[in-house]
Amino acid sequence: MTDASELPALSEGQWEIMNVIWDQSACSVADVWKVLNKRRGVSRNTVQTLIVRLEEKGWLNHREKDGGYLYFPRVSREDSQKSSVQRFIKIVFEGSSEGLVLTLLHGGALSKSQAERIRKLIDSAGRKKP
Amino acid sequence: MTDASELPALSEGQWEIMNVIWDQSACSVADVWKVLNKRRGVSRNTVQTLIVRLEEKGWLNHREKDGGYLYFPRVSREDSQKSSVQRFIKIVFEGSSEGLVLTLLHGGALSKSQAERIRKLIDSAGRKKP
DNA sequence: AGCGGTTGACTACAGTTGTCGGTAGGTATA
DNA sequence: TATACCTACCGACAACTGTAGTCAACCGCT
Repeated sequence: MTDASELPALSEGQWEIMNVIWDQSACSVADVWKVLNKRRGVSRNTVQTLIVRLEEKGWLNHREKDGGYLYFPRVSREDSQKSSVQRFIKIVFEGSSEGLVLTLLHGGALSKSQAERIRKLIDSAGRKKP
Repeated sequence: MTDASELPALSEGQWEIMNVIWDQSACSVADVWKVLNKRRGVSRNTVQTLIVRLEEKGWLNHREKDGGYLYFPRVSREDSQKSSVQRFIKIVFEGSSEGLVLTLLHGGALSKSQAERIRKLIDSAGRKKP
């Protein structure tokens, strides 16, 4: 596993692909295409291109399987999410993680039940190290 | 003020511009350029182009002042941050705001003191509505 | 009247992204 | 054997992004 912070940031479409592959550990182009196509109707070749470009940039690797290729991640999802969050905070909140949390809680971007679950989540995390 | 969710998402460079303008309420191109240039050395024309494009897309307006232009936001910073967070959660965490919070707390993306402040922040927010 | 600095308008350009069509090779099936 | 299908590969294209150069107009000085 490489370090996500050394790779160029993922775009929206790239996250969509990567998420499918992370969900299934390893995928053929057709595997990814089946999911994406059901979701929003896209050509197989579009998926193919995106996947190849992701491999060029170091996010994916492939191995052969039954004549075809199986693509798998070179970076863990958690690591990618982590560095993505860091970057996001730097850009949108000028480095203030508190700003993000405040927006999350006060901004109304969440439903009441979501906000409640998050509070509990953080509450229990906080209690673990008193 | 327009609704940020109706506008195309801001890129990194666009956030940089908008943040400067939000900080000062209204700016000439030169005003923004002074800040950006000190930060990382960029041409005045680059800033000019970015600002004009932001106006074309509906993020900015301008009025005349002393023969020159003053640009000002058409969308509030808070609103923009809010819809940016929503979008981010959808893309990176497939809609799970809990996922974001967990990454924030466990991921080590924050220093210990930052994490502590955030816990307190949320803790007090939670206590307000018992 | 002329000169340097500022300003806005226009143009350019390379890189990325999302989108896809066409082609050539292999496999399986009729 | 011929047909149909799946795969990987190549090329293309429009839109967007970040970067910047040129130009003409205008300002205040000298």
